[in-house]
Amino acid sequence: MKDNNDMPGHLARRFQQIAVAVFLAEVGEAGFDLTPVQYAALATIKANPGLDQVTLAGLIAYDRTTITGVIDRLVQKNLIERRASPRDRRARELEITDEGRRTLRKITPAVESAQRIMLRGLSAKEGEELMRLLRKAIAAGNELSRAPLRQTLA
Amino acid sequence: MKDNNDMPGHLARRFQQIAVAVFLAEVGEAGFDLTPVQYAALATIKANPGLDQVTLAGLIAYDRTTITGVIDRLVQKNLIERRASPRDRRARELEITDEGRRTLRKITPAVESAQRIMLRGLSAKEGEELMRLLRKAIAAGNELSRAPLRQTLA
DNA sequence: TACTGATAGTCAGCATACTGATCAATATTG
DNA sequence: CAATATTGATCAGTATGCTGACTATCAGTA
Repeated sequence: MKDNNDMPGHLARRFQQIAVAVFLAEVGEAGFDLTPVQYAALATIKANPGLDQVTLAGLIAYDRTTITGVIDRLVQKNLIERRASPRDRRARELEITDEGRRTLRKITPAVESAQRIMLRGLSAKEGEELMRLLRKAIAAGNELSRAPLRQTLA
Repeated sequence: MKDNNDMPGHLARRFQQIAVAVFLAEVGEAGFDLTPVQYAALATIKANPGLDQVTLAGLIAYDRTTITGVIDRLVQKNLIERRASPRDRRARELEITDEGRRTLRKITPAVESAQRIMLRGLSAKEGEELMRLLRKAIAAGNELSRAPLRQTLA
């Protein structure tokens, strides 16, 4: 019988599971309470001030229904602001707050440390190769999930 | 700034996201309603008749609290049976049913097809290399998640 | 301009995953 | 053997992630 270890899907799930655990551990140790998902959203909002939720979702490949809750929690933590767009009354503009900026700055070392730890079994060259192969597989499968990556910025 | 595409954690999440979508699509097209998680549990129960939930969790690296719900749903679908262990009244023995066996047999082509599709951007050699690197990274990080792999069979 | 279609956001519902707690039962040890 | 520690399972609570439905709004067109 085919072993779990021969199933890319199973390996994907396991690697992601470890990645999340490492992220939460490092960030938690640094004194912050941010999930990987919240971090990616926060960093993307900072890099694209005033973007709306659909655009944000496309930039990080989240489902638009998932974004709602993530944004809720970031607002609750006072890291971002959500306000109605003057140009489109359906849309909400997202803006990072000063506290969000501060948090992002202070959390960065922990985030980078986490990325290193989750690759700690690999040499630098292997780590690079793993990321290259993941990027390539992801690019080919982008349209297969409900939440594909969309590089378009309005 | 560091791009998302340079973060192994983000790539892990994205690849897993696509892997799940592909699995559900293939299995659904084949006329079945099984998640990747349920499939792995079912296949492992078939391969290890009478195992208890903690052992099952260890074999597929699930959290023990997650297993409870997964088992519930497999029982509900009549694919497995859960009964008290005669040797340890705390434990539940898990056994695949005839319908579970039938389902597993008929679903296998779709599952294998899904594994191919999620690697479709890679050559055969690259696919092998990706799996090797994932296995290696996972092995080094096994103890970092709350639900590590445990090969022990009682 | 009225109609049609598309889009932004939200919601209910379901299925992983985790934290931390609890209960029952088993193991260990003084 | 009695006290203690450990273990198997479950539960409540929280956070992704998805499906499918819905509202409000906008855009394009007849």
